[in-house]
Amino acid sequence: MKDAPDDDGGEDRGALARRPRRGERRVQQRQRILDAARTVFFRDGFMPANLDEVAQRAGVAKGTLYRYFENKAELYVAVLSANGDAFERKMRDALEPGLSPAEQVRRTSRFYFQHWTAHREYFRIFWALENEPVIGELPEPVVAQVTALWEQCLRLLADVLERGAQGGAFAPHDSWEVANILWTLANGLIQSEEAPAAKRLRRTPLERVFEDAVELVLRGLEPAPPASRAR
Amino acid sequence: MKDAPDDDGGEDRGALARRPRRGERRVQQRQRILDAARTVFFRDGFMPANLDEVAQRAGVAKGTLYRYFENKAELYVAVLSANGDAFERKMRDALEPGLSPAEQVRRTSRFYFQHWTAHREYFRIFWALENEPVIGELPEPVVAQVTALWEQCLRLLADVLERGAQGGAFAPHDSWEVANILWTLANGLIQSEEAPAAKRLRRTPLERVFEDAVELVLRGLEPAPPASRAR
Amino acid sequence: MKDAPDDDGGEDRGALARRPRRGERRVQQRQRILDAARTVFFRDGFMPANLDEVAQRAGVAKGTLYRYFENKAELYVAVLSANGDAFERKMRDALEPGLSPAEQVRRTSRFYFQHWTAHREYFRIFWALENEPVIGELPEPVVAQVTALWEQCLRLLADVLERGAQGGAFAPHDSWEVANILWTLANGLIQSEEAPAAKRLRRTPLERVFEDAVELVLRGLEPAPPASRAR
Amino acid sequence: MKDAPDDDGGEDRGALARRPRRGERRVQQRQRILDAARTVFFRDGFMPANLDEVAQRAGVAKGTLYRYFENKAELYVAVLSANGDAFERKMRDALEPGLSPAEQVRRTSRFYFQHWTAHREYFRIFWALENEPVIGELPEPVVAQVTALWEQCLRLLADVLERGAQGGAFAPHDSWEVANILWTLANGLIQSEEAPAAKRLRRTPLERVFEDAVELVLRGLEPAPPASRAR
DNA sequence: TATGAATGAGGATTCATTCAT
DNA sequence: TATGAATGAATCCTCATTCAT
Repeated sequence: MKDAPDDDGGEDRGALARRPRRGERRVQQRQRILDAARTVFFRDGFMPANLDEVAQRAGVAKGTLYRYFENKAELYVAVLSANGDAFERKMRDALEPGLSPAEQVRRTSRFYFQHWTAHREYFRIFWALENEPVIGELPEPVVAQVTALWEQCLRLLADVLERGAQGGAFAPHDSWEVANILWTLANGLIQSEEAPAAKRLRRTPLERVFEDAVELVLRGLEPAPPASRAR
Repeated sequence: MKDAPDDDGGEDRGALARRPRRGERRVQQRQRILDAARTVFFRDGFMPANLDEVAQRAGVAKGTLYRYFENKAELYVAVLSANGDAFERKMRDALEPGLSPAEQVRRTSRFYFQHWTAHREYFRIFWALENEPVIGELPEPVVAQVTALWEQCLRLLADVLERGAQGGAFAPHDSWEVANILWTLANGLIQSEEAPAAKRLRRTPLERVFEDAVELVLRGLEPAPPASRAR
Repeated sequence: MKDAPDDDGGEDRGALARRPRRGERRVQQRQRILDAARTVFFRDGFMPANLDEVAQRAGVAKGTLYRYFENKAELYVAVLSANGDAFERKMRDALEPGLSPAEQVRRTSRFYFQHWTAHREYFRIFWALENEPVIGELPEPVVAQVTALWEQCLRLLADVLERGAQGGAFAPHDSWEVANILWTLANGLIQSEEAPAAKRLRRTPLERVFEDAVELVLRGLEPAPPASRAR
Repeated sequence: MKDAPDDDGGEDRGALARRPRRGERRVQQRQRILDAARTVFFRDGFMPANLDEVAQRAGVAKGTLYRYFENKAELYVAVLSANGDAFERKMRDALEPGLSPAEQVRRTSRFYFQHWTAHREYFRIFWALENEPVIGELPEPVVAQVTALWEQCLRLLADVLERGAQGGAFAPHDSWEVANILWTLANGLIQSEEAPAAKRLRRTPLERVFEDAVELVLRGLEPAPPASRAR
């Protein structure tokens, strides 16, 4: 609309015009849809989710959804990937250079856990990726994007492990492989929090399990004590 | 209709070829349906699975399914149940009483891995449970069924760990929790083999990773050497 | 809005580059839309044609279409009209007054065939009309439009035939009827070129069939030789 | 409901049981659907036709349609091809061996016209074939079947022409080509009866035009009179 | 008991048209 | 005048479940 603000009356109205710009409006609407979709998708899951309800909750017509997202699957993915971008940066920040390798592993995993606590939904994208057969072919860019993110995180972790091994803090090991193991473990535990069957079987709070698991692995990585091991 | 003459009474019917008894036949048919259902459910998951195909594969009419199972969910439960029972039994057999606790853990996990290799589809059951966000809420009986199976397996593992701890083979630990960790790890690794993104990032063959992960945990469980730890 | 300053009044605005007048611009834009619409309508037919694509190809917003044409049907009519006018004119030009009637018929049909070769899509218009059973009832204005064009062409042909009959070049006949027959034949042959079933059965190149058909009809129109026919 | 009277009492009721057999019932229902579909398709055309209405008119549920026909296109084709099988046989019967070739051509075309009068709808299948882009890929068997029928008819006609040429009744000509021309002409004329634009332009009853067209072609096929032509 | 025909709610998606800016 | 976001009716098709035979 009138791309150039009316500023009718002529007086300057501070930083931002009252009336939202074209693009702004579009962004807001998109967000409204995403919010509604998140609610519905997270409550019902992908397949049972009803786009009618999404539209209704977003306060838009059904057809409007399709002006923002190609189809149901894309909307789902969009819901999942929202907010995803900041993740890797934060994870990197969690690593403080001065700390011992073991402590850095702890920090990383603690960050991971906390991030999950704050953004549970976000993590579902990992699940989504593993469910292509159910939700349909995901757009390649999405797969690529998540894979890349994943790889960066693994790399971060692997570097820490590698440095630990080089410095003698850890026993020698294949750091990429162990990073994978840690990663898998962390994701598995988190995922199990949302899986009803697994959750039902837990007797210790997840956070505690999470820490213990990391500790267990760290202990497994401790360098063999010269005497006792050499025996 | 009236296809099979009543042979109630059970007396021998002489020359006539061995016609299966009423009950027998019913059992066989039920099994045929279960087999067909397993194939389809394991391939497609709960919601996308199509009962038309199940009936066709079983060689019965669709209506017949409902003479054996109340509805789709119950059929699913029956599939899980039938297979779960066999699974738990085999897993139990994998544990040989005479072996060391560590070795028993190795055996168990090796069995798990091999069983997965041989029956990949079967394991999708576990994911089904973890995929509620994607496939929608599963009927309670289904969840209960799998939870029960899962619990039995965890119990098996926890017992081994517990005995190891009691016997001094392992450091003291919460055996149920560690069993959960191992279980999560194993499932996570297997699952990652089928997820395109995760698989892309692996550089070591899964079997190797699997063994290394178990070894890592076992090392983490080793009792603290008196000297170094006691310090 | 207000995008283009009013230059009503029409006076020359000096140095400023030759900006097209209001009306001019409007005419150009209308033409752009018509061109885009022709492409799409001729390729897809009336109902399957998508106005989104028309707008896109024309390089205007979808809403703009409605500033030039009331609705889809009227746009279709306009397309038919624009092209029909050009067609009838060219067909008229193909008739050279000096030639014999038979030769004029040949010319006409040759023109028709060549025009089809060059603008295959254009001819789909005729089929659109004959395809109401498939595409559904067309809006009356559309039918009227095409009927008018068709009538003009038939009239041209009928006049040639009539003059031929009057001049003794052809046997007496109902020239309007024969014009219809020729027209039907020509359209049928052309149409059959695009129909997979019919085309499969042809063994002679269409152009040849076309000429032979005309020749056949012309021979049928030859005046009875006084002797043999008079018997 | 209670459709079939109880035939309690058990006595033999002559040749046919009152209660329709399984297959019978299915055939009847299929027919009901076809009837309803014909009404709707012929009134609205393929694309605008609404399967909801078809189901309603047939007195069945929407889903039932899909038990008899894969999809809309197949139902349409089925409507068109119903009754088609007897056609070629009848056409063959129309040819009486004793008649002159010209007379046989007249007979054939007259039969064709009458058959069309009686079964207008049937002929639409020819149109349908030419509209694949609109109604979607037709099942190959249908295309093949119609092509085959078409070929047989052309062959019949071509044989008559060929014999006529051999016997001196017709001037030498490519009989397959002329058969195609006649066929195209006949179909074009018939089709034009259903096309509103073409129909509006007709001033002579179609039957008359049909006969005249045939006569015109026959005259065009007459052998050249030795004297007058040789000149 | 087995059948399979029938059901009908349910859901994703399209697209001509409107209208506020 | 042009835009393009929004609309929402329209429609094909799926499939778990029922039920008369």
